[in-house]
Amino acid sequence: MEDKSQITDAEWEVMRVVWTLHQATSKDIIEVLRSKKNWKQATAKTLIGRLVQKGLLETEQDGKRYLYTAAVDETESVKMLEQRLFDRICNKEVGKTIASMISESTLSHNDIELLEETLNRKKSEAVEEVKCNCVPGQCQCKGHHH
Amino acid sequence: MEDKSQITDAEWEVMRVVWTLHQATSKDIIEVLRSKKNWKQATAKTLIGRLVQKGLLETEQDGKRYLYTAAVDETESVKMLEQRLFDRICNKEVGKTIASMISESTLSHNDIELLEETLNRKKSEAVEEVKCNCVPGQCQCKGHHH
DNA sequence: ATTTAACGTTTACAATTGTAAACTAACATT
DNA sequence: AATGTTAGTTTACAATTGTAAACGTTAAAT
Repeated sequence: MEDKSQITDAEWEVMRVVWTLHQATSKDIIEVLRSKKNWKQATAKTLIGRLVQKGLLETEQDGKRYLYTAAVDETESVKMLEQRLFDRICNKEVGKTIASMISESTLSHNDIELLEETLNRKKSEAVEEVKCNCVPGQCQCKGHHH
Repeated sequence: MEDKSQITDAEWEVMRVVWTLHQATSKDIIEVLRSKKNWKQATAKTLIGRLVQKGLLETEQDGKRYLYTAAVDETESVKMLEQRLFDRICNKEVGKTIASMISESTLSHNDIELLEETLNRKKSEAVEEVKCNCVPGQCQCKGHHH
């Protein structure tokens, strides 16, 4: 329970490479990010270093160099991102917000099917009314009389 | 087209007050955030100042003080947040990600209904397969043969 | 053995963010 | 008029982030 560390935008780029390759050398990472972001190798190195410090990357010696693996799960990390988004809005708005995401995304038939199933499963635990979780003055729910 | 400015966590707290009250005095803001975040008034003042600078808050003179109003729409701002989330994952994962959000949220019957409608409307424009938008090395889609 | 290439570590440095005190100008009070 | 209260503006300052060069060490090549 040490780990509330945020993954920054730049760091995320590195994590994605490691998540994808499962095990990556700095060279792998440097190469991908040179092509995607035009980073100098030094930049990738710095980020790798920081991620190791933060405990988000693990190292395994492999001869003279390291093999990097992710210490955190990608899915978990995405969930934390989602959480950070929902932390910014009222609980009551979550449904509409998800609806808006659906509207704006490109989805496949399979995706839609998955969402329908998910929604159906969700029905059993749907509540009558979602409770607002905001302090007065930060959402419309609590009346603030003009 | 000047405005790519991020709203930081702390700034967001201020924006929420203004979005909620539509028009707020610094006093309003200070009060809400003192109660919610235990901020010293100075802290709220700094954030207000920065938001005005960034053009995210507008001021209207009211006697000796200002009335602050939001220069950006809350819904728009939330959409930008959503975008920042989706920018971190492969397009092909968007569906699953939304499904996961649904699973983990508290939703009302109305929300579910809304989502079902949204989903139905979406069916017409569903694609056979969502195209991956990642560089090789940052998602599983493009084969990278171990 | 000497030189070079590769890789991790240190140092750098400006911009942004979180937090807040100090200062100043304008009003309201006594 | 003198003083206290407000509200906005300046200054402060450490931590984090984005970007990268420089350095040191080890392994590979000549």
